[in-house]
Amino acid sequence: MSDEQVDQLDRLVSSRRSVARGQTLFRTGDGFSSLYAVRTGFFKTCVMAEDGRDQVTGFQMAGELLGLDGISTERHACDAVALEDSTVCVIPYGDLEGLSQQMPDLQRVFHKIMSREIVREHGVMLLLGSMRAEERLAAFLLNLTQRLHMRGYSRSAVILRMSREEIGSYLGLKLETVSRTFSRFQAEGILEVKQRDIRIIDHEGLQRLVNTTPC
Amino acid sequence: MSDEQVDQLDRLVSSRRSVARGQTLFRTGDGFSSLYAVRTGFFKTCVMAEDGRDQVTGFQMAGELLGLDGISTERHACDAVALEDSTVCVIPYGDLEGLSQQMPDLQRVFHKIMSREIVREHGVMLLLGSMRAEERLAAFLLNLTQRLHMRGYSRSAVILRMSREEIGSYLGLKLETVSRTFSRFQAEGILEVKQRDIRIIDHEGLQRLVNTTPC
DNA sequence: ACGGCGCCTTGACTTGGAACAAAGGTTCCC
DNA sequence: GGGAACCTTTGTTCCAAGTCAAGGCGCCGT
Repeated sequence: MSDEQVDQLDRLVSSRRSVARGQTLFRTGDGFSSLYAVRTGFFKTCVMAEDGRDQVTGFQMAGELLGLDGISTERHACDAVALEDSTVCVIPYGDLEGLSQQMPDLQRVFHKIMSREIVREHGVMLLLGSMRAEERLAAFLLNLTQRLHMRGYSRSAVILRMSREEIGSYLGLKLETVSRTFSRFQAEGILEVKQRDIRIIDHEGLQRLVNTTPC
Repeated sequence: MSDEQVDQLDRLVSSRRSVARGQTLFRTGDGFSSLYAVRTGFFKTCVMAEDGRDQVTGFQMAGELLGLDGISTERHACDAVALEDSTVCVIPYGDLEGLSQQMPDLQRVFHKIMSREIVREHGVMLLLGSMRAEERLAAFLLNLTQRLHMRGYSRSAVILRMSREEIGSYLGLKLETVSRTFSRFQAEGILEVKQRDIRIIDHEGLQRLVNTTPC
């Protein structure tokens, strides 16, 4: 890669924006102009039905991309909300398009990221469509800790950034069910749960919950 | 657009392949080399958990694209199965990448298609995560008839290409629940159901089922 | 230190959809 | 044209998760 190209990539992501806890980075219906890469902090994305029910569609942490939903209609199709004070890199989409015309590798990387998001959502559909409450929560915890581990955090200790209700919405469960399932896992010696502070005692046991088919 | 460009696009999609009912176009784990545009027929895509449970992630009809899941890891991440004798255009992915380097409009269209798939999946997550059986089936029928209508078919008569079990898998329900819900809709005068032959009597009523929040 | 407000936990009860079962209908192949 | 395999409908029973309700914990600002 030439120096000039490195420069161009640098400029592509040079702009920053910070979003306070509870604030939205974008909302459904907002005009789309940029993608956002999470630098620090934690987000959720959610879609809303006409009647007001909403569904959390994902949680994003450092290094993950937000806004891909907006490309299709040039308006955002979900809300992105910061779950803690966060900062993002702003990636002007027009610039990205232009630059990936000149840089095949950039284009390829970008396509892979979009494809990975599609595959991730397949996984969520599998979870929502055919798993029981325990399996859903186990799969959620394993996914979360795996992603945190890749970023250098412990594989066994997590501090949840989201409420029981948000976890429930993501997993298609009510908050009481999430809470009860945490308690059951604790009683079974799989987890230690103190509010949002989770310690995984039996990683293997969680894995088994996801892989076996008790129903 | 120049004549030469039109030629290049023609060549991009010139190759065909036919897939008999029940056969797979690709399977999970197959090496990825092409996307496929459905020309005639009808497909389902499904993902499988380690334990064998599977989840239908979508139904694809003429004009829709298959294979986007494969870009991310260069292996397909789901199975694509023909629900009736079908033909597809083969779109070699390398060619598509190369051509979209030269044709910004092609690149833009392709990105929009991927983004639309992401948004579609958000909708399915909403359905699976927070709707009741009746609402899921109503939403499914409305979506299906709307897509068929765009292709010139009747808005009120559908012949389902998929079994009750496949509908159930897609909607996160058991086949018996799908069948019962069809029967209930018929009893309420919303549909006329004769096996896979569906006639929508009260389109408005279906809409109301999806939009209101009875729970 | 104290009171209030969100969030979380737990209990008792209800219910929608799953499981199981059995009897028609279709389709397709021999 | 007959029969087998598969799909669909319908009945009954049961259970996982939802609903409703009552406290408990912890954090915040005063």
